Amino acid sequence: MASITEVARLAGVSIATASRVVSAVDYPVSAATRARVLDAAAALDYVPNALARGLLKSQIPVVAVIVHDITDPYFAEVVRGVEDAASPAGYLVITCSSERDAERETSYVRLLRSMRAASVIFAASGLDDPESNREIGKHLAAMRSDGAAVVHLSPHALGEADVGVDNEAGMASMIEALVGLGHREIAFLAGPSSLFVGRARLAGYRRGLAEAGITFDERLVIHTSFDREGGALGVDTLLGPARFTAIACANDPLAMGALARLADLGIDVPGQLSVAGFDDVPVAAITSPSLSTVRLPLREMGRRGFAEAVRVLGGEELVSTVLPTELAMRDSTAPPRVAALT
Amino acid sequence: MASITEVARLAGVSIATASRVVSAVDYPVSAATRARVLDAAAALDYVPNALARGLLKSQIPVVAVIVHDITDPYFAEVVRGVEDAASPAGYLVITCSSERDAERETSYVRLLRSMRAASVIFAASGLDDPESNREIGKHLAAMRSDGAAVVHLSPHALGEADVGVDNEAGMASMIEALVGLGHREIAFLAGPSSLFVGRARLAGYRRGLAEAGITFDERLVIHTSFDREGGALGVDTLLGPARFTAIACANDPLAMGALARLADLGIDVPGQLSVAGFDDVPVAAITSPSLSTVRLPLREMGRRGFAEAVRVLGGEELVSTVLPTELAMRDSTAPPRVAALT
DNA sequence: CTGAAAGCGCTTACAG
DNA sequence: CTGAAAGCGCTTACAG
Repeated sequence: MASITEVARLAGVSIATASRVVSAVDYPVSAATRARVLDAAAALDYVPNALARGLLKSQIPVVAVIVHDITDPYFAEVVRGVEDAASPAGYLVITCSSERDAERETSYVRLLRSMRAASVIFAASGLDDPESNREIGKHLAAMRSDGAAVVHLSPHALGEADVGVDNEAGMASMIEALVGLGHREIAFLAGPSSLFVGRARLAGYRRGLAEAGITFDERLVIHTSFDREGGALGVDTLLGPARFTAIACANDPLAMGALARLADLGIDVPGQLSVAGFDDVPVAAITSPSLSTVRLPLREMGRRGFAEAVRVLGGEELVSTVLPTELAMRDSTAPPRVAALT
Repeated sequence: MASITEVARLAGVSIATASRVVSAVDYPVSAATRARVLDAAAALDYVPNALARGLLKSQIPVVAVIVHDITDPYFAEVVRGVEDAASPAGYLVITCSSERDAERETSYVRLLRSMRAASVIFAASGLDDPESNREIGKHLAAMRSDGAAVVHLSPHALGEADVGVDNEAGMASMIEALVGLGHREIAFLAGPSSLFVGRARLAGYRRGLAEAGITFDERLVIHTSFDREGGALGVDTLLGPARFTAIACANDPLAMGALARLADLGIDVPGQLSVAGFDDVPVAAITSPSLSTVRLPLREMGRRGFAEAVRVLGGEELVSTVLPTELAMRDSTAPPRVAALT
């Protein structure tokens, strides 16, 4: 591949001049010289070496997004939002599926530091692992002091999300909606207790109950993994001892797993039981019955996350924002029509 | 951030020696010296600068995956497969959602070239745009001659997939299965005619019909976009004039869109009409009814794609492989129970 | 407006 | 086993 040296030689100018025209920096170059350089660059199919430039700047126009799993539609949406904003700015996006494994996450962050990524955006909730958090924190501090931008889209060990939603209020509003439908006995599939988002949503459930004057019953709260398997398992666990007319879930996969298990069991939703999710992942609209859930502006979070990164890269302060959630009531919820399930 | 110069100074050795121990290259260094360098590196929290190394090698351990849209589960699965293989090897993965737009794709490839990505894997089918294909081809040729690995997971302008599936045979087998169920009038939602995969699947449909001795009727073939909207539109287009008992679709989103539209119309699936998809995207198992489809080993394609890239990077020849497809017959297909729809 | 030169942080022949 | 030096491809003060 042709380097700037060859372009300069062909154009008959110094590499300084060649650099000034091809890098589109704001520096006076005569029109004639500029044209000659541009011609030479085109003739040689010159493409600048981003690595050389990055070495100088100690930064490469790449933004990484740390997700739990890119095949989880929640994260795919966020990544897409980041990409939509990053791409026009000339940034490439790296996706890192951490599988919520502290070691994987640490190794990704280290790699990103080594690559001098301009920004790392945490889409996934922070983990509660002090040792890896310390290690990751060390790398992030080094990157930050080197000019990189770190943005959190979820609550994490060190604080709240930089661009996020009010998980607690969102969940409280769903509980309020269920209560409005007539439900008083509402179970909660909480997901893992080790995740910050999970806790915020559980807090929202409790707040929703409290505001409706309903006593919290911990037997109605089930902790499982944050996926469809967890939802199915949650239903199985609840179904013996507990008594309830609705199940609120801490995220959509949980709700979809519950829906599937309930269908297997021949329990009609929403006839016998209402089910609600959280996130409004795209598939939530096409489950059967379609899922009542809380809509999160996932792409917008990605876009805003990148916008914040750009702001930080430009030397400005990061400004925290809380994006609104919205109730999306569909067909999986209805007034309780029969006595509460035993 | 500490550089190797500082590590060398603290350890009291030359940077050459320091480099030899931290870069884990196979070069004799005395145990005592090695230990001193390692201690110094740890004390300084040294992380090598991948940009400097990349500049020298003219290559950075990054693999890019060109997809249509990362929020499309098909591509998310493939990307995850690439990541699963790339991550242990120390490679980061960049995702590029081209939206099947020739210009976006071109600009991504150019950016990737400028970044000296070690490999670019095309997960999405090639576009039929001669001009952008020429431009992209130019960049890829330059990258290849620089040692980068280019791998295709789908048929494209210049040839077949390097790691792919037999789309034609896969679709033919689905048609055969529908015929086996008793269907003779089978419509086909073909997706866009500009995509190479789309064409291969259409060819499979024709082959399946031919092998069953059924005359091809072009009025039964509808071209739309490759998404749920296209599926709904396809149903609307078919429903007036055509007569058929089953709809085979060129991919799952098309089938899911058809399912949704049919449900709106009150047409029972599979009672009145059978619907089949293609890809076996994860959600296909949880639609209602669950979708009969052709399973593609999506993650495996990603993993194998990266493995091929590594082979090429090692100077070996790329060896093409065709992975098997598998029929996944679920609840959206059944024998035709009523007369063909008018 | 133009250019010579230093330097970003590494690796790798080459010499000892 | 160890080190001095060149060089990867750029950008940017600095001088003219």
